[in-house]
Amino acid sequence: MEMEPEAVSTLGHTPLPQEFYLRADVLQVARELLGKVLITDLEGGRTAGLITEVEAYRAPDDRACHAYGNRRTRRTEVMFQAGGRAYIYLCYGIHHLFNVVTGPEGMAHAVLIRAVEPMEGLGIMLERRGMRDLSPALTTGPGALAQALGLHTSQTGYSLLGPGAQIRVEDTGRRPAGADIAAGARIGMTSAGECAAWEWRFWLRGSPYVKSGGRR
DNA sequence: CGAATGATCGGCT
DNA sequence: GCCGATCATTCGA
Repeated sequence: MEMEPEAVSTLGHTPLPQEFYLRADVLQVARELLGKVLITDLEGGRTAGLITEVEAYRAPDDRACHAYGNRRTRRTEVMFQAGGRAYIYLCYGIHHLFNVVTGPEGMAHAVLIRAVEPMEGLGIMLERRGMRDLSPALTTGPGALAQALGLHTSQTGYSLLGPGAQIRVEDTGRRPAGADIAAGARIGMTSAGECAAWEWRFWLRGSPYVKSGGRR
């Protein structure tokens, strides 16, 4: 199959400013990331997707957060940096999970991007995923989306700021209405105690690009 | 140094 | 639904 030239788009010019990420309310930042566009200019070319599902993680009180209790290790150190960087780690030895670091320096907050709706670089995403046809599975689920966008643990710490950032998030100018945002418990909270019930997972209601059907 | 753990996915039943 | 893949990170000895 021959690749069509990418449609002319407004993408690639205006990443979200650092002020967006610096806010102390990670739940608000998480909700506002819905409907934004995650763009990567990495090996293989540009890929981009509309963010449809996220989860918030917040030290020190959130047991599910890697930096629970403000625990600093080499891995979690990036979460304590000022908002606007990538935190990417390996899960189950296989999946590279992409998070956006938020909050001011010293506050270890992050938003896990769980799913996007493909916007640019469809052919590249299919190739990276080893898939032939477009389906929600291409970019639904944190491991799947990271693979489709070429994200890798080696990019942890990358700045998302400035027009030259290889990984960045941009505004579409449109914001989903509050009624279009659903909330529920985060996925995979096996031993997070009370935190497991916190409804810190947010998604665009009705989007086919949401894991677990998007209940509620 | 060894061992357990996990914010998952895809294939199989 | 269940299960196996597969490895960086962390912690305890």
